[in-house]
Parts: sequence; C-alpha cells; structure tokens
Amino acid sequence: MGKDTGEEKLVRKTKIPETTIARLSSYLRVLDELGRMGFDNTASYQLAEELDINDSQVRKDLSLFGQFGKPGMGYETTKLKREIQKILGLTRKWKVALIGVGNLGSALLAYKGFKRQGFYIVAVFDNDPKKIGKKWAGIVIHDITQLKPIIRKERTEIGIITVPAPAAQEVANLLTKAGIKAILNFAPARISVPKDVRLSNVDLSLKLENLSFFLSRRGR
Amino acid sequence: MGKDTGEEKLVRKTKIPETTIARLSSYLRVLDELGRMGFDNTASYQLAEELDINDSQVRKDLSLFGQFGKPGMGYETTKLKREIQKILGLTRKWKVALIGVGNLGSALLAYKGFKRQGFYIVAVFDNDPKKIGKKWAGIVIHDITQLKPIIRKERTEIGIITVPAPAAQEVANLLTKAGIKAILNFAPARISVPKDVRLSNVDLSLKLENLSFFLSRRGR
DNA sequence: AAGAGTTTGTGAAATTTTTCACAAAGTTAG
DNA sequence: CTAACTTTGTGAAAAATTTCACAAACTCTT
Repeated sequence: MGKDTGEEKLVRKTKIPETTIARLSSYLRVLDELGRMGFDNTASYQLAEELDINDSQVRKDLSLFGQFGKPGMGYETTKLKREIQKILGLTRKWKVALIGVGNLGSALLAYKGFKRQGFYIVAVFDNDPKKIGKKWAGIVIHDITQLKPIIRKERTEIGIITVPAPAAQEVANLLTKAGIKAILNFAPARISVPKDVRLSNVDLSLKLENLSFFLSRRGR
Repeated sequence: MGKDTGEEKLVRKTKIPETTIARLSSYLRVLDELGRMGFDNTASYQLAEELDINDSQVRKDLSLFGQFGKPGMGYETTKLKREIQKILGLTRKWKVALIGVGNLGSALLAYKGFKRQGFYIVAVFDNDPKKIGKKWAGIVIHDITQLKPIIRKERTEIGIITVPAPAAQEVANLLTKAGIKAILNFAPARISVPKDVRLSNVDLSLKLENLSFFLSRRGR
C-alpha cells in the first residue's frame, strides 16, 4: 500500500494542523450517528460525504496518527471512534470549572453535551452574594474568592469563563494563578494568558457576522 | 507603492478566504477596543500584535477589499471600523428568528452582543404550550406552527436553531420553507439544507475537545 | 524644502493544506 | 485458488494561505 520506504513510521512526530483537530471532532459526531444507525463499518468516502469534504482528506487526517482501516473494508465504526477519542484525549474524564452563572453560564451548566464528551463541571463560581451558596444543576455555586483552594482541591484542569466582558481578564488571572492550563472564554473580551496556558475563545457573534457577509453579497 | 501594473484594481473579484472573514470580525473587536481606549489611529502591526498574527496578514486581508490606510500613518480607527462593517454587511440591521427557548435559547435571547452587531431577534418560537404566549427578554414566544407566516410578515432573514438535536432537522426544514437563507445551528446535530441556504454550525463541545487534545499531549 | 522616518499595499517566495492518483492489501464470488 | 472489486495509506502535485520584502506614499522635523 503506497510506497514502503523502509523507514519507521514516526507517529506524532509531525505537526498537526488545527483544522485536522477540528475535523477529528466532526468525525466523532458522524461515527456516533453511524453507530446509532447500526453501521458496523464505514469508509473514508462515507465520512467525507457526510461532512462535505474530500475522502482523501479523511484518510490523510487519520494517517497523521496511525493506520486504523483495512484496505477493501474501510473502518470499524466502534474502533475508529475509540481511536479518535484516544487522539483527542477523550478517553478520560476532564474536570472543568465554570465561572459566571449568568444566562450563558447557566445554559452551559445545563448543557448535556459536555458530560457526554467527558467534560465534567465540578466547580462553579460567581461573585453575586444572591447566587453564592445556591445550587444549579446539582452543583453549589461558590464564592469567586474561594476559586484557588477549591480548584486545587478538586484538581480542576479546564476553566470556562462566562462572566461579563470587563471581568474576564481578572478571572483569567485567577484561573492561571490557580494552576489551570486551559481556558475556554465565552466573554466578548480578548484576554491574555501566560504562553503555557492554552486559551480558546468562543465569539458567539462571529458566526452570525460570517452569515451576514455571505447574505449581503448574495448574487454579487 | 508596490508596483503599478496600470491595470484597474478589481475589488471583490477574487475569492475571499473563510479565514479572512473570521479575522475581519476580530479586527472589528480590536478596533472597538482601541476606539474605547481613545486611539484615533492604528497600524497593521498594532492590530496584528493584539491578535498574535503577522502584520502583513492584516494588510493582505484588507487589500482584498480596497485601500483603507495611509502610508506612513496607518489607519483611522473609526474609518477602518466602518469599512469593515460595510464589508461584513453590518451597517444594516438583520432580523433574526430564534427557535427553541430552552436554556441555551434563553441565554442567547438575553445576550447583548448580537444587538450590538446589528442582529435583532424579532421572532421567537417554541413548541411547548407552557412557554407559548409567555414573554422572554421582551419578546413573545410564538407557537412553532406559526413560524412561516410570522417570519414572512417580519421579513426575517436569519434563523438560530437552539432546539434539542432530534428536532433540529425538522426546524431547519420549516425555516427553509419559510424562505430563510441563513441558519446558525446550535443543536448538536448535523443538518442538511438546500445549497442556496448558508448553514453555520456552532458545536459547543468542539473547542473543549481541542483543549483536551492539547492538554493531553503537553510535553510530549 | 529636503532628509529622515513610518507604514501601506502588493508582487513574489515560502509554507501549509488539500487533492490527486495509484500500488498494496484486503474482500468476495465462483 | 484466482480474478474482479474495493478501499486504504501515502508520495507527489496542486491549490490555498501566509509571510517576506520593498517601492511608493505619506508625515514630521529642522
């Protein structure tokens, strides 16, 4: 298959494109669906068709991590799903802290999808005395001043910021001081973190603006 | 400046990369901030630094749409902001419908950021009799069966789907039948739409999975 | 008004990402 | 077992995107 250069395949040696990581998540969604539909096997062209991409893109993405298919047969859905989960680090539980129990924070707390992928919100914080001590989705809302000790004790690894924009940087500082190494920021504010901390921003308006761009140039 | 080939510059002729569109939104955020901080002028290197990208990337992005700067001076923040808004189609109001007033739907209804960018949620729908007729964030929740007439009457152009996954495709069908040309889907389900309808998916878990990927291979 | 100093806009080069195309490896039918 | 199919995995080609590098254009100082 292909050319055998006689060299040892060095998995994980090459740099992985960000786009590949995003697509791996998408493959997972499709595999889930195919699994539910009773497919035991699938093929690159099937995954590709579902996601409206090229089938060799699928194979190339996977080839960056190993060989998971059988020529002539394709992939076992269950096995491939498991392999992708391994790649993405989803075979373990991740403990997540959420800061800011406003509308969006509450919605994310109630969101089932996180737990399904192994992300458990184990600590919740706010600075509003009216909220502190209350329970939401089964979790007590703690005082933001207790962030560091609680996060340390719970060994929380990921922080989700859902506070108003002006408070976002301050919360990010608290999180990094508490030893958090990955932050997902929903606040419409750009924040900076030490370079050993991975920051990911979710800008809810961004996709709407993208739609706006395409709507306003339709038929041009 | 550069070479003058004597040819007419054909703005909007070339294909615009998706990544450029996303960055334009980011430039807007930075310009907002710089404006608030009292900067009347800025330069490509300043915008680039804020976003951790290359400064020629900024200039190249903008050059796809025209010439907005002055050599030696940079860009007027207000003017550039306005130009980018024009490019993205944000100088007008967009009427938006939201379907599904659950946790996430409610959060998005209350989210201020949309209105700030010109996206007005003018129609809200649900299928729960307990919710229909109630008001949320000042807007009456309509019966989903009334979607088409109301959307037609209000001349709504964008639809936001925040219903549970199993209902997403059905809602998308209703929207397209009502003439909607752009859909933002928050439901964790892949849906299909006619090709003249622009579909954008927001997968809330996706970014967490990306963080997971990087966390689990730290120091590898 | 001339010279020093900036910063744009943009071809061209470099890099990255996607797609092509096909040998190898497997399956299935007879 | 063999022949006809199918699909993987992957070099190589193609395409897309980013970065470089610099002439041109503008400002500011003296």
